[in-house]
Amino acid sequence: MAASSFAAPCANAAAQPGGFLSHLGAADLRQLMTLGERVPYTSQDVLFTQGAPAGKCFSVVEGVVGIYRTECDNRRQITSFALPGDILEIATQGHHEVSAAAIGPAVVWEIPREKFAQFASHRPYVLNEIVALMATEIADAHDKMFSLGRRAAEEKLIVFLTHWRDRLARLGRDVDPLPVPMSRRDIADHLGLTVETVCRTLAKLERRGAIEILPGRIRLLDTEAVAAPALA
Amino acid sequence: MAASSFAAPCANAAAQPGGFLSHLGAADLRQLMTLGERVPYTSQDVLFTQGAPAGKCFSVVEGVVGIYRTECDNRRQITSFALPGDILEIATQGHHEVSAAAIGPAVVWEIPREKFAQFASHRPYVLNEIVALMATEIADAHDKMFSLGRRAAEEKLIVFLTHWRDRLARLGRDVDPLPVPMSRRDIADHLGLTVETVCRTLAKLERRGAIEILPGRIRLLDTEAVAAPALA
DNA sequence: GGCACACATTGATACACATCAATCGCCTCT
DNA sequence: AGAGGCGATTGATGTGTATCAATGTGTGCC
Repeated sequence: MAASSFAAPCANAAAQPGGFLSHLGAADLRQLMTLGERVPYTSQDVLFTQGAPAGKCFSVVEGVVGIYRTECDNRRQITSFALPGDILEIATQGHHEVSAAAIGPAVVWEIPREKFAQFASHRPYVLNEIVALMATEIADAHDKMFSLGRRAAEEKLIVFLTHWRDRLARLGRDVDPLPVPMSRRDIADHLGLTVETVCRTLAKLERRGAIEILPGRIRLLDTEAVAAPALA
Repeated sequence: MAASSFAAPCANAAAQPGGFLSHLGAADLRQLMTLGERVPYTSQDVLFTQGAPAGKCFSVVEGVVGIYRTECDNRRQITSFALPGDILEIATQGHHEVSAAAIGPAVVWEIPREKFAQFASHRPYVLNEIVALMATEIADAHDKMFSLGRRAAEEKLIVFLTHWRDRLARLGRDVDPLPVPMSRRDIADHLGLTVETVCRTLAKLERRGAIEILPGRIRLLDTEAVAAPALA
């Protein structure tokens, strides 16, 4: 599976539990680590399901985790792909509103909600960090809503690929042949398209010299030029 | 304009600045009110623009405020319609990621960011309230992404109308002929459709007896039955 | 009142994307 | 090596929604 090489261990700061909380001191981090446990998942494993009681929060350590919402008739919308350093369900009260599943092998740090709440309760800066995280999550959601509602298939894909590249680059990954560990179905369910349209559109972009399709990877060649007219 | 009756003053708790912070004491509320000012807007007025520095946060007191993201080529995605009690840009750092404009006449409580931050800094329960607010905002965003990516026009409209009704009902409004103060263009830009499709789909629903279209209002007749097969 | 003007509606047509249906490639298992 | 299976790809066709265009409908302004 393409994800195996993608999910290879890498020594970046985000690959720690709470790596997101860049302002935490060493003592805080040590204590945080005692609160939860490191859980490995294999491809397609479900971390939690929408509707289930939200007892823990999750921090991706390694691999990719897809966050999605389903309807009982098989329709699925992947709202985001979580990468190392991303936190899931940190403020969810009651029940999960979404599900999460591993895209390829993944490692996740899981902390019982009440323990984390207790940890955070006498550390105001943690709450601030959480608020900042949620703010970027909301901003991302706005981007995605724009994409879903107002972009055509080709533009959706170009924007998706360049954003994905930028996120991986920020984690220090090699993005020249851009790793694309998620399936075409996952991409389709993320962009509000069908598998076939994703394939066809990628093929069209390749014919045009904008990208090069490799197994489990895509090389972005000319996206700036191609994207420029399509984007604003 | 239809919004005039819609935006008529009503004496519910949410129509206070910080009405959202239901756990605030009277003393806190009094102080909060000294920090900001009450600003009236007329239809189409812009509260803030994406890209501009985010100096204040906003609390809708009266009327409806549309939150949207634009591309320079006139494409627009309205990400939400804010109602009294809703807070805007409460955690935005740096620059606004979205714009906001009044849908019909509106009144907004505006608080300079640093003053609010100071107010909240020694009141941990305020931060908790903010986190909870943002969590529901994120959950809403997930719903909208599903709608945008995976629902057809008719289902989008039914879900939109019923959600809108539920929100107004929660504010104690009369929803039997459901007030719809936003234009067809606004609805289209919210659902990722065109004005024409919105009109046609509403007309189809009316012909089928699911709704009744009135000026500035829509009566929901049979949506449960109509929606039931379309929804889950 | 009557003229603008914007918004809403309806129609004719085009097109992007979905759907249905093979085929192909790759990996796993026996 | 062969069989099975799943994901990816490509083709043929259908359809939902966009686009283009015209007409209705109300609303504010002079």
